[in-house]
Amino acid sequence: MLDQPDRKQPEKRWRRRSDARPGELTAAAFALFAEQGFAATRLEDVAARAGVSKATIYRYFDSKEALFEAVVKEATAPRFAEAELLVEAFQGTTPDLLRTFFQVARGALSGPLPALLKMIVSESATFPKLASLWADLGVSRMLELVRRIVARGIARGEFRQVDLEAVAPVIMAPVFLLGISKQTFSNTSVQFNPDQVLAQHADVLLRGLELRAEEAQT
Amino acid sequence: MLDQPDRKQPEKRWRRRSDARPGELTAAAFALFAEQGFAATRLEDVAARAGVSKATIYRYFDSKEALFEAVVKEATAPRFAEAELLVEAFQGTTPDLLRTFFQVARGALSGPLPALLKMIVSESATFPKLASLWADLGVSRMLELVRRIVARGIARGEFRQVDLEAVAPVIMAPVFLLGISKQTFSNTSVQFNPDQVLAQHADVLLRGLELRAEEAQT
Amino acid sequence: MLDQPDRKQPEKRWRRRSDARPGELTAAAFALFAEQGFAATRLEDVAARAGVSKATIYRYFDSKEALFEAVVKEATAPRFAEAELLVEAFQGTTPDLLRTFFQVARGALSGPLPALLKMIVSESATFPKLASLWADLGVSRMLELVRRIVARGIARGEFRQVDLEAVAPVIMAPVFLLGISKQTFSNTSVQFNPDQVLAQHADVLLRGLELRAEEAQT
Amino acid sequence: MLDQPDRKQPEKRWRRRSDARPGELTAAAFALFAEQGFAATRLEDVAARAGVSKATIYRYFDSKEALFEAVVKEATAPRFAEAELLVEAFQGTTPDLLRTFFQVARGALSGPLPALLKMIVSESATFPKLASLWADLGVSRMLELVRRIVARGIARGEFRQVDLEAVAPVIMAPVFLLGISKQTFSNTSVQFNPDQVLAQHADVLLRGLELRAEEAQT
DNA sequence: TATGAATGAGCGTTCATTCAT
DNA sequence: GATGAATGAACGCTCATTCAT
Repeated sequence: MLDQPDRKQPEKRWRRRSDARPGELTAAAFALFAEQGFAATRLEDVAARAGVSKATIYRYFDSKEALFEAVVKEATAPRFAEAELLVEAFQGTTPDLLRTFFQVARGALSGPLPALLKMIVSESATFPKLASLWADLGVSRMLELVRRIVARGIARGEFRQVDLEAVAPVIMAPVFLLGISKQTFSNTSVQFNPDQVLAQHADVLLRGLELRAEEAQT
Repeated sequence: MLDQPDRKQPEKRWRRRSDARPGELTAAAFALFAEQGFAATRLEDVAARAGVSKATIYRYFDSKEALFEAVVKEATAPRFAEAELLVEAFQGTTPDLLRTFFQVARGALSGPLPALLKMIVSESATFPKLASLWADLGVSRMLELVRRIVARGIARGEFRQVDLEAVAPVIMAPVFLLGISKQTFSNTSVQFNPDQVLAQHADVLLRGLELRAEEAQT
Repeated sequence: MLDQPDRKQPEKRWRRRSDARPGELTAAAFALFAEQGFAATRLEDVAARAGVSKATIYRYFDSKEALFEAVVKEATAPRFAEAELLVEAFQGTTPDLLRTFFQVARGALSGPLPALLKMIVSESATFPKLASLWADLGVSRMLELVRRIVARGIARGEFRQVDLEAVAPVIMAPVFLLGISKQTFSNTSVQFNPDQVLAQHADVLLRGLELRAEEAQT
Repeated sequence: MLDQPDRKQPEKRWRRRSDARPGELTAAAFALFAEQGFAATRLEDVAARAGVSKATIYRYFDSKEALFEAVVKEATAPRFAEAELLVEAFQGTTPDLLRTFFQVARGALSGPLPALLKMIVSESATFPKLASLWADLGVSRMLELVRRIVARGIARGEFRQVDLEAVAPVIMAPVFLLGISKQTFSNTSVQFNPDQVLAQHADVLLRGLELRAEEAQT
């Protein structure tokens, strides 16, 4: 019991590596896909970056496309669950919830999601399947979440009646814009300050949704 | 003057064709780049669509990249002037101006601009120069226009004070979202109704910007 | 008119080559396929042997398989027409016709047909299409020809009644055996003398088919 | 004898498996080689069919080629002795012997021999050694057997004088043709009925070899 | 002994680009 | 000016073979 914890178990390096390999590969692939795009990324470079040979990729993924799908799924899945939990568990007013939601979104903008988003957009022509997948798993899910927030506000008499279907994309749009812009227009004259933009968005939006005292009806 | 009459006709036909060629080529290329992306588009198909041989492309463009640049530049140039004219000439209230602006934007969403936008986004990694160009010629110009509209509203006491720099992308974001989505998520479950979304956006936005009577000062 | 005939027209070298290319390619491919088999033959070697680059093959053939099919068709087609003409035009007795037929077959055994035959047999598993094609274009056609010869002999009272369907492969079998053996067992202890084998075959066969005087019926 | 009882059982089970492995492997390999050809057969599939891992093959065979050789040798060895026994022990007339011989051959056509034959033919270019081996072990042996049968008929005054060397392949040819055709032209329009073909062959052949009464001399 | 993991070498195919005409 | 022909350089993918366990 004494010396065990210190043992590095070098003999397990192999098996452990095997378990980790898919993750290492998707990580390497993610980085390169995000940087150069799907078509411009050579499998050989992905392999090199992961420290394996080209053929090894094919032990874990059937094709370049399959690797791409894995990258997307892996990066997408865990992000949305958090957001959904947040909304369901939130206790305060809906305006506060919306502000918190934007803070979460702002945090996500610093992570890998913008790169992912841009990859989906960029490769949608080449991989309609992927666009479909993401439409279902990403976009729809997020829009539904936003709709639920607005509905909550209406139900609590904080927001006025609005078209839920139409207002959801309006609410998400600046986040989308910031994400795409970050990937597309870095190193150009177009530079958005995410904090300011989202703050301004929240400000205008909440005022636009607000149910004013004189409009309230029992 | 002596030998001219004999060859005038055929030469004219030739030169006219020759002048039109680059345009035919960029038009064909635009369609295919927009549809399939840059990497997935084969020069052979561009040539076929333009009714010329592959080698002919090289008479007019040094490389596939040069062709792409020409496509973007050509398609970008003439679109924004109209919008600027509209704003400067508009006579009514600023809310009405903004609504008109969105109508114009909505019209543009049916044209080639979304395809162009998506091309820029998709290929920005491969062609940083173009992203830069478009940031200057497209995005900045449009944002500046929006800023001018809002400033007009503030100046006329129709809008409250807001951060012009931050509010401009908020105003444009839904248009951007609709444009990109149109290109990316057609044939998926995510389908936005541009009219409804923009109407809702205008509604919330104008209410959010409105200077309420009780807030007015001076 | 005077100096024209002497002109070598070197400027046509290109276009002429272009016309000849497919033939040069199938010739090179034939040689290598026959020598090493289909799978073992590298397109690069075919190209090298034809003096062109690998990519040039794809101007004329869609794939390695298509090249193979072309090789087979090209080598097959003209051989059978001759044999059919011979049979239809022959004037002498049917035994003489059969002997002549074997002489023609013997000649074919010195040509490219045995290599072709072996290719078909060897690659039939990989290219069922090809086996089908050859069954229809080669084997069936040849068997039908043989049947016609025997029917002629029966009609003229030279041969006795036999099962045409069954006797045709019996008649062709030694030719087939010699062809395959030539390709398969050269450099081994099994060496057939085609002349002697076919002579013996004709001898036994004609005696076996002969309608003897005492059996003849009006 | 002393320590044996204690480990007999487990070791036997092991050794038996171990002893059986090569046979299981060659059996699996035979099936796949026969079905798809040598080059098209993946060692991975052979391993899967034998229920072992790919690497295990290399415990027993140095290479894919070595496996192929083992397959051929193993399948070749035990087949021919029976036929030889039959001929030596036969008591009846030589025509009856020949008919019996064809019956045996017809039976062999339903077994694995045609597949083996085709493998040899197909891969003779890649494995000249094997073609040589088979020429000695298979073809020569069989031809010699046929020669002995014919010689027996001549000696007994049942057959006329013929060139033994040349008549042997003639006699075997339809068997060869049927074997190869079965492997090559299944699923095509060319379908031979082995029973009818061999019956017809025997009929024509025996009549062709028969020593007629009026020709008999001393 | 047996195997999962890893890879080097290679092949068919594609395509932007060049060139002779 | 225009083009059919040709190609070099890649790239995705495969598979027999090896190795650490």
